Amino acid sequence: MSFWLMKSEPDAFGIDDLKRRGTEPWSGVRNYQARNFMRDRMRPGERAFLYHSSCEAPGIYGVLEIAGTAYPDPTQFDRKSPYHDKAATREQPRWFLVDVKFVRKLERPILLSELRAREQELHGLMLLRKGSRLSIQPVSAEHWDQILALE
DNA sequence: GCCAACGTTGGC
DNA sequence: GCCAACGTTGGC
Repeated sequence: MSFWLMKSEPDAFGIDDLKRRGTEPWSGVRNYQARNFMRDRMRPGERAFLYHSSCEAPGIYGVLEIAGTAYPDPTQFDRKSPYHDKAATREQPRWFLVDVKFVRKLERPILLSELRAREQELHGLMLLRKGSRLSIQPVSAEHWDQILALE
């Protein structure tokens, strides 16, 4: 059982959008490491933090659940999509996604600044590593519990 | 295979 | 808007 952190920009797709939609394909990931996590490691039923980046108060805003195993991201085949990839074919898709399901919105966001302030306990958390920009990150079970306890 | 140039991410 | 860090591309 693994835990995860998934980033989005709230202007594009935030926790309230997910709440409204219920389940949503996590499309548009174009980073191999993040893809590999979704394709090779994520299992249905696992949980992830929804982290909001590039906004006024970056932090964790909600919890979601991995709703299924990975499948090819359809936007890679769509010429009109900003995520179109002309090197991808249906026979050999390059990009994968999972569906994610809304679990809950946190009572209050757990801000990046708070996580930073607890760098000692959260030692090794990928989010706090300098220069770490990965949009999908594993979170250890221990860190998961520690972070939720801050709510 | 190296590496410079370029593009993107994301906090501040 | 700035800039550090990282990933990708493409010439050689």
